[in-house]
Parts: sequence; C-alpha cells; structure tokens
Amino acid sequence: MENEKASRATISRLPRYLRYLLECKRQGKLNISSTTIANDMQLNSVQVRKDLAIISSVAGKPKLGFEVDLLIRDIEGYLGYNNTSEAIIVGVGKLGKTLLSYDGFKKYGLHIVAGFDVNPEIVGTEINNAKIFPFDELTDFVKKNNVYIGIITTPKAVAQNIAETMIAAGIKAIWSFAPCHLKVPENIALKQEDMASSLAVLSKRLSEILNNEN
Amino acid sequence: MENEKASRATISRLPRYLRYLLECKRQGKLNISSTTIANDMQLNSVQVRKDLAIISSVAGKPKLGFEVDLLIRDIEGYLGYNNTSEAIIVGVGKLGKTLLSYDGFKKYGLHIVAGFDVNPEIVGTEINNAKIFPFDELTDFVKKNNVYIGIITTPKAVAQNIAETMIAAGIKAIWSFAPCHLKVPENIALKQEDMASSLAVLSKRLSEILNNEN
DNA sequence: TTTAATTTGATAAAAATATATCGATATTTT
DNA sequence: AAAATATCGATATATTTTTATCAAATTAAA
Repeated sequence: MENEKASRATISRLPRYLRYLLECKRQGKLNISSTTIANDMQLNSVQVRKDLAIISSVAGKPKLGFEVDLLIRDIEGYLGYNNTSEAIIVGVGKLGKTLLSYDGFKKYGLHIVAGFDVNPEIVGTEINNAKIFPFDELTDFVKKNNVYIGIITTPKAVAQNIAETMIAAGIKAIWSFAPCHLKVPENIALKQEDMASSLAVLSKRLSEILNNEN
Repeated sequence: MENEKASRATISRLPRYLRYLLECKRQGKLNISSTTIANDMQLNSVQVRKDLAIISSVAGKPKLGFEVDLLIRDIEGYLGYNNTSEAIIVGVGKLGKTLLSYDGFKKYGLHIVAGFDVNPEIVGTEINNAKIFPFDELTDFVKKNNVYIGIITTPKAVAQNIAETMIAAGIKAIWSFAPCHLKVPENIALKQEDMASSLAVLSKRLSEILNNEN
C-alpha cells in the first residue's frame, strides 16, 4: 500500500496527530488542512503532509484539506489501537502502581494483564484487575499467555537481570523506566524512558533562556 | 571555551555518559577510551568523542583514552548538577506523588520544593519535605521564591491552563507529563513526556520483529 | 631502542530529518 | 462562467545527526 516506511520521527508524531484530530472531530470539524494542523501543532506543513501520506492513502482536497474521520481511522489502524496487545509489568512500587492504575493505556491498545514483584506484601493483591504475582512466576506466565510486551519499573540494580529473564521467557518488546541503560539483543524492541535525559535537555534550554534575559 | 554548541541529541546522551563514567570510577578505572565507552553503551565511537569534545576540553591520550575523573567533573559541570535548582509540581495525584517521593532528582540538581493541588484532602500534607499548597497560592509562591521550573502532572483538561498560570507567575521551564500538547511562547523551555509517542515507537518496532520471525 | 598496537582528532561521507518552492487543482467568490 | 484563492503533492534543497576514513601521536611490548 504505502511505499515509504515511516521514520521513527514520523511514528512518534502520529499519536499527537491523532489527539489533535480527535479534538477536531469533537468540535464537529469534518475537514482539516495540513496548514491548519501545522499551525496549531507548531510543525511545518510539508512535514504534516508527508507524515500523513506515509500512513494513509487518503488524498487531501485543495481548499478543503483532509477528511478528519478518515485520518483518524488510518492513524488508529496504523498504530494498532484497535487490536489491543497484552503486557506485564515488573516492579510494583510507586511508579509501577501508577502505571497499572493508569486507564489511558486502553486507548493506545495496551493492556497490562499482570504485575510481578518480590515484595510479599504486594504479591497477591490486585490493581485495576491485574493480579500481582511473585517474580518467580514470570516465565511461566509469559509462556502460557503469549505476552510480548514487558514493562520494567524496578530499581536499576535489578533491571538488566529482569530484562534478561523477560527475554528468555519470550518477551519481544521492553519498555523500561529504570534509570539505567539496558543491553538487549538486536531482535528485541527496547524503549527506555530516561528522566535524566529529559531533564538535561530542559534545564539546558532553561539556562539559555535565563542567560539571554540578563 | 567550547566552540560548537551541544545539540539536543548530544545533551540527552550526557546523563548516560555520566552514569557510565561513575560506574567506571566505582570500579577503580582511571582512564577510559571512547572505543570502550562506545562498545559498552552501544554507540559509535566517533559520536562519543564528538560529544565529549563539545562539553569538555579534556584531551584524550592515544592508547589510554580519557581521564574518568575529569570527564565526570566536566559533564556534571555542564549539566549543572552541582548547583541545584528548585522546582514546583502541580497535580499531586498518583504520578505527582511518585515524582515527589523520587529521591533520584537530587543527583540531577533538581529539588522539588512544593506541590500544588485543588484536592482539599491532599492540600496541607507533606511529601518528602515538600508541602502541598492549594493551587491558588502558586503564583505567590513562585514569585516569592523565584522558582523557574514547573512540573505538570495533572489531567490533560487543565494542563494548558496551568502552564499559562505558571508562565504568568514567572516559570521559565515546564516539564509536562500531561497527555496532551502544550503551547507555550518561544522564550519558555518546554519538555513534554509523551507516553503515547514512546509506546507507538515501541510497538511499531515490535510488530516489525514479530513479522520478521514468522 | 625499535616496532607494533591502539587511540585520538580532524575531515569527509552518508543517512536521516526538516524545510522550501512551485505547478496543478478544487473550491469559493465575483 | 471566469477569476481569485487556498491547498495539495511532487520535487528540490537545507539542515541535522550519525558514521566512516585516516594520518598523527602515544604507549607498551619486543
């Protein structure tokens, strides 16, 4: 269907387009132009058109723009928001609990079906319909339930180990919130949230701004 | 001192270098080569040398590499980890509490000094030495205490409004965890954590992997 | 002391990403 | 019905970021 493959940058913008388009729909807009999208989202309009062309074959009409509903359909389809995939989470501390009880994931087609932890006080409880199991049972669970996505919210000391256990059990995609760099084989998808990175970028920008003002 | 300015990509890698170098130091290594760093961190060695050259004037010695201590000193200095800056957080729900009680920020030179919320049950409490105030008092607090960094962990419906209140009060850098795009003037630093983006990239990679294997 | 090995740092090339230009086209206005 | 206008989509250009190449330099080994 589409020739060119979406770049990482394009993919990371798609959820933003989707949010924007859903808001348009809510406001009753039937059509939207790439120029308008670009203005509102602080992007370049050529970029918007290219991004949309890559994941959708819907053609925009001069003077009118694109049909909102069709774009929503195509982005959701492309991102797989329609068919949910299951995930497990390891480390049911503060952050783990927060993610477990976050309902927004549903929208993104993600369903956290179980948590794992070593703390006996937490094991056996249930958060948002997900049972918390002892860490030992991870391998069995993953194999039995064919889960491909693993989320890591543990202290850094154990994160690498957990990643390896996950991979051995059959996990193919790891989303890590542990403050350390994980090493995984090439055929494993890995996305690491790094607060230190984000903060570095932010505070560097801040110091530029403060310097400019004085 | 340094001619070329660090790119956003370079800056975001610096905390990772630092973590790695601190580990080297812990292991008693005095020197480290860019080749070794690159191997261990799964980067390109040229990139490592360039990154380091931009933020440090320390010269690497052929056959030995760079002096670990000096690199640590320069990265920490560049990132401002020595002089901590204060921040406030708005939205003391699950995520807000998690961030408030996260001790790791200290290392990054960030100190969350107060929280703000509208929920009367939370207002008046204290988390990790930070008092929680009614949202109304934000402007006063920011002005009196000369705080420049604001963290947003509220539902999306109110996030844009809060950003604007922050900016009006004097906040210059906003770190947002709200699942929506914020619009701010150019002279405000903004870093938005977007879980939907991350997840999109991850699950797209996953589907590539799964497709390749079948 | 000479040789071999390894790393740096400068420069060049490549890849990825973002932006600019412009003719063609559909809609609205005149 | 014709003209004006806004938008698309194709192509070209620019910028940013990453990776490759290689001579010069330094250390350790022979």
